[in-house]
Amino acid sequence: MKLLFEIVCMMKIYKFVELSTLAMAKRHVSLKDLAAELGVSVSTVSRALNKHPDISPQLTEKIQRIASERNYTPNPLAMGLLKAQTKMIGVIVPDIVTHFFASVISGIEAVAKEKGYFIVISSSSESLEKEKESVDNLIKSRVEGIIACISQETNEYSHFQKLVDNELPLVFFDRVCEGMQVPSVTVDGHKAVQSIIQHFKDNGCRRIAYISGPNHLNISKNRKEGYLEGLKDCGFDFQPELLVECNLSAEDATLATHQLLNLKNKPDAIFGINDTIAFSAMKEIKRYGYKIPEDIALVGFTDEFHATVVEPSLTSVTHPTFLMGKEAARLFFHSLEKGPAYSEKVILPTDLIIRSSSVRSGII
Amino acid sequence: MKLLFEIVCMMKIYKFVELSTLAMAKRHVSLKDLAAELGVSVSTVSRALNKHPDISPQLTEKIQRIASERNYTPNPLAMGLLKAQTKMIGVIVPDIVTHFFASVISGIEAVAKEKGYFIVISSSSESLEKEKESVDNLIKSRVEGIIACISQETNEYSHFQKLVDNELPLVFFDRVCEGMQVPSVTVDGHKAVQSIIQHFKDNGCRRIAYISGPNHLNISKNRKEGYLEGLKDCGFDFQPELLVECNLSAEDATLATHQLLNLKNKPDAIFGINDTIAFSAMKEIKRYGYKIPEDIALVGFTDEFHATVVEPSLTSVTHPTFLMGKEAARLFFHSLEKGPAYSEKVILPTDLIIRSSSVRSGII
DNA sequence: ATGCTTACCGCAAAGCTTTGCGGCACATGA
DNA sequence: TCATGTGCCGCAAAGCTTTGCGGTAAGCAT
Repeated sequence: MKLLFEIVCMMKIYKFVELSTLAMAKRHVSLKDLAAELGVSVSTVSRALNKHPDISPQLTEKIQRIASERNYTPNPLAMGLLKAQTKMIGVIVPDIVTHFFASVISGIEAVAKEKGYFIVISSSSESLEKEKESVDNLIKSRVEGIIACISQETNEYSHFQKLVDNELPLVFFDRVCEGMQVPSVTVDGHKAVQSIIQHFKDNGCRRIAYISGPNHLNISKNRKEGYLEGLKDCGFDFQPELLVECNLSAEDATLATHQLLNLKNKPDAIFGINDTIAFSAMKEIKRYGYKIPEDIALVGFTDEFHATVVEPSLTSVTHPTFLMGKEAARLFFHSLEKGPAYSEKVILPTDLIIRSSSVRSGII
Repeated sequence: MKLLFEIVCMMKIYKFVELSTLAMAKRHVSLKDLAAELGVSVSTVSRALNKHPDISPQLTEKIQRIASERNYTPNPLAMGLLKAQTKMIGVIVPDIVTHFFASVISGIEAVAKEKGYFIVISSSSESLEKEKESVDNLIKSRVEGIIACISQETNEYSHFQKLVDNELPLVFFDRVCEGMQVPSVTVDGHKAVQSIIQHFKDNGCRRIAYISGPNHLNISKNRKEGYLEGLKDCGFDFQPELLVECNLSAEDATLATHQLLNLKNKPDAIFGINDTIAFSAMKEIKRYGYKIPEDIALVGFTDEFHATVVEPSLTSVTHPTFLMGKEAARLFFHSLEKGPAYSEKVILPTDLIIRSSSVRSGII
């Protein structure tokens, strides 16, 4: 009996030491810690915190008070293991420093946060190889699904197909894998470009050039169709030399512009597939000593913040980036609920914001 | 005996059903799945995959082959629970769409990926309240520590102190909580601004204005000191009306510029605490009809990509953003290893990139 | 033929949470 | 007084991985 008493005493001392040192070093309190402190079982604490009717109101109140004092929060790892969900969404973007992608990410994050999810961002650096790595890493991290904008190199979709085969939700935005039956949110580039061509015509332009992106990308194809149809609508013939392709980098855009400006019969209007391209074109046109828009009118796409800062301010198509992110997230959660069959396609409207770079006074 | 045989048969059937349907619906294979398939125990599979010498080479080879065929990857939740580490770093930034922050995040991510960590980004939207929420959410998510740039509203540090008290690594970049003993990486704003003042003087400017940020921020104080000392170095008197404070928003910067341009004795040079401010100032100066740099020279800070696109191109101080992110991550991992006492301060050099907005031909 | 070494492998616990089921104790009715 | 009922609470398992320790078999030596 005496021995037992001593053992109990030692245990108390041990417990004390544990609380004063180990507990300090320990970052988070667990149900077990609370249970030990309160002298009840772990399950009772769990039930009390979840307001289970089996636990008496007084005890429930007491447990909740202590839990809040000790800043208890459930361990998401344990919950994840139990519920088989991590509350993580993987997001793959070509890069993160471009305003467009950063803004879409903001939109995704806003919706995700609302739902108690958080996002893990992975950048593909416009490389197919890195994109595949990203998918693998995200799967390893046990994200519940992926929202992606494919890299400009991506021309085969096996890595994304793997997701679909595993029944993991997958949503594309802006650049999509055509032919895959998954939800996506894009803009109506076709119509947008048609209106650009019309706008050029209204301003007296006749030789309208288009600096496009890689041909396999849906956005390139989409906008190219708009370009061709826009020309037809306006009664212009398509001139092959006025359609140049570039790889979406500033350097390549400079080269493409260079090529256009060196034509025997140079264009009097240039449309860039995005604002980054248009900015590069603007620099190059200036370097050649041509006036914008008098000699060459210029229009971009995406309406980055700085479109208003450049001189002349850049006419551009607004891309509802934040909304695009929110929509992508919405589709993601739908997909999570409704399962693999779900594949809604959302097409967002755009708007042509007319600024100085394309308006020729005295025309019309 | 016959009964026992039947039971075994049923178990086999059950097992078959489990493999064919449940296993299909299941996203990831576990050690248990592999063990069942191979007819060995879970621990043997685990040891084989970790190349433990206790397992025979033949069996090890076989297990590794099957594991790779089945695309087995360890469940990070289980590992996290076991090792008490989540491999997640929380990153808090005022916003994500600004090129500066996006670029720093890229730097952090590069180092984190190398170490097998991934980052969880949380935006404070320049709000103290949201910043506190972010800290709480990240702690709840069991990040192993936080890398942060404080919001412009942040003037008390209790939420960050909580991290330090819990011995969670904390690293600041750019905007820091002064007085806290934690690692940080900043730039030498003091010296940078001094060189700006000198540059203005060299170009014949005499009334140099400074649009500063909120006074409690270290970057504001730091650059203000450089401003005052730079003036002294150049033999200029400090004119209080030439120092205006703004809240780092484009709108407020416009107001601040407006205020400066309405002075009886207007400035002939303006320095903005960052490029966003400088861009706003540029627009406003143009709106007033003044020429840059002839009437008013202009210099920014951070050297965003678009500094070269605006007209005139903007003189600015390069901020080594990507490097800053990498350094912040490096400090983070040091802190993780060395414990709470570690508090290295890194100060990165800057460079004044001179462009058209501040160079007056014919001077000197 | 028996005892001992060696080479392999499995049990179980820990990390944390939820929840079905079983169980204890007290109270009430017969 | 005994039996039934009710209100509370704890045990244990599941989710997945690692690892110390114990155990079994084969092989070799005596």
